[in-house]
Amino acid sequence: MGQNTYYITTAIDYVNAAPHLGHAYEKIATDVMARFQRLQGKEVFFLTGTDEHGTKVAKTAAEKGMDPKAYTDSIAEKFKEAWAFLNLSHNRFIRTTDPEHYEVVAHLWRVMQAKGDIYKASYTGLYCTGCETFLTERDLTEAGECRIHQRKPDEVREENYFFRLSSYKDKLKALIENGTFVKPDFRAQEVLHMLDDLQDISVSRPKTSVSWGIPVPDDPDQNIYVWIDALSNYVTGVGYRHDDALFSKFWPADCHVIGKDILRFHALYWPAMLMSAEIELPRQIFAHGFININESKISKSIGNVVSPFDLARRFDLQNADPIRYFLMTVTTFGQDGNFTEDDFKLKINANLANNLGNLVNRTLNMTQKYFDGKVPTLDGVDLSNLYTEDAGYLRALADEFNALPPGSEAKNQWKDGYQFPASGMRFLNAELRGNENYLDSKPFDQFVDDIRFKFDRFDFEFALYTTFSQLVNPVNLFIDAQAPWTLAKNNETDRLAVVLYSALERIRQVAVILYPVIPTLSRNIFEQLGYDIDGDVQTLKLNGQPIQWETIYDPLPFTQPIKLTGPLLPRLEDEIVGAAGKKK
RNA sequence: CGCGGGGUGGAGCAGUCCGGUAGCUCGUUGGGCUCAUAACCCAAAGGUCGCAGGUUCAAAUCCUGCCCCCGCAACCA
Repeated sequence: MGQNTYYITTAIDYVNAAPHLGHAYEKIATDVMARFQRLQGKEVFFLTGTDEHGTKVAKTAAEKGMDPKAYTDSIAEKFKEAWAFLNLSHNRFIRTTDPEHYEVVAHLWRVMQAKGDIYKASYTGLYCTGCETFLTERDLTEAGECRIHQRKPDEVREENYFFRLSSYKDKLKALIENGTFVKPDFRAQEVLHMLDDLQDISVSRPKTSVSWGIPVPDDPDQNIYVWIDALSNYVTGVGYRHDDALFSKFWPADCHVIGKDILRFHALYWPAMLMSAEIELPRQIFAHGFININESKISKSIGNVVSPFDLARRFDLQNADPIRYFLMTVTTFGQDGNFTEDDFKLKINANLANNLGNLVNRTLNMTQKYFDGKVPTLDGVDLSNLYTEDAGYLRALADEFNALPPGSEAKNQWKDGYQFPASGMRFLNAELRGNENYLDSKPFDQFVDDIRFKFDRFDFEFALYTTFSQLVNPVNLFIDAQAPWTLAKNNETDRLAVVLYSALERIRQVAVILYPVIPTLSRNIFEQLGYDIDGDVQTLKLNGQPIQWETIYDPLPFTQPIKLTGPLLPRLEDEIVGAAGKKK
């Protein structure tokens, strides 16, 4: 509805382990969307953070002889470092141990309690002292023993507070059935099934069992259990009760990006809590799939945990863009994906190093060599007298140029570079496909709109696939077909200028489209194209102007001096195994 | 009959909602080019789209039944 703000969140990560590729996947996808929305001119608030309470954290801290807070400080720092390496553009990193979060959680608790949605009841369950948790029937063997510790759990009776989730069943059902709240669609179906046997949920634990947490207001014996504590981060993070201006600007969230494992909590518990507290609901929950590694779940016991830093070290990466690109193309977002080192290397080399990187490099080299390091100018190039012998792209350009009324605005714009490569797109693609009826081919701006549409729906794989197959790869064909090196030898300067300008301009357009996914490489392309670069992690400025989606149509200035700085991305190399079996 | 995801050339995937010449990347084989990161370009080989029925002029795509793999059940997003 023309809204000009966009609020997106990741799940907050539990700080019991260092960040790995699975954590990174969700954060990168969210960052890509945040950057994409900024390109659309929206003011974006991007929240990520850590979930820091609970028994496991307290236990791990104790084992290390640390205070829980000191321990979580150290782990939170690791997450921040990892996210900095991945070049995440979040606006805030929230921690559930932030003081204001305590206040927010206590407040929400009181509101829900006053509403009659929180009540105290006793709970009888099977408690395993080995696991330090209650078990369900699924956790038991046929003999009624804990699967892990092979002993019978104790029957324990505990006082707990419960949240009246069941009373929101009808409202939740209506919410899910609207078809936009939970994505992808098949996840909404799952949630509808979950609704069938909706029980009230336990929302507190005695301090004797969970000591590290936010206290239940007015009950010194109980701590608030994970759901209310963790989920509330999404409102604390945008200033609920602490920065009204910020909160009213960005809430409700446009999208909570989460893993499929916590769908239940986000699609049911969270909206019910908000209904109870009479806070507006987020617009969408997007549940992504998991990244397997070598076809197996990421798992400590299998030992296939890979961190972004491991990958960077293994392949000597200068920045995280290869990781970002790989993860965004590894599978349709929403489905599970698989990571292997071989796939990673192949994909990065093929798409980023060869198709794109080498294209940038070869084109800039020719610009350096044939045009003295400046973007060729088309000013003074008379297209109407050129290329009459051509049947394809260049001839089509000339024809279109000739068809424009002399002195018309369109003709002048063309001469300034404006619209030139855009209109040439369909001819180029038609020619490369051997389709003589080139006018039937899709115009450039339609490809661009398609790609925008896909990004907007988290269909990153399709957007990137289309970008490479329709916009990047054809330029390599074009260059081969036009053979600029031959034009240079024959002193066909005008034609050479058109060919190289077309290629450079297409590279520039692609750098805009790919910016959300590979911001560092994109920035490098702009630098090499000679733009003055400025800005921070959330803003990239080209010659003083913040980059926007419409920058696609803002042509490369004639005669701008380029800055050739070498390959965009070196190929990832195989480990070379010598005769002695040693890695070289 | 628990719920869900998936089964498409050697590998990984798209296409399935709204039926209409089976597509992409990698790999293999042969050739070309030389501006470039052993890159780029061209060509060829390679698929009964899990199986069996059905609907239709036409099915990877719709319907029915079946088979196989994987998640949801310790650690784990």
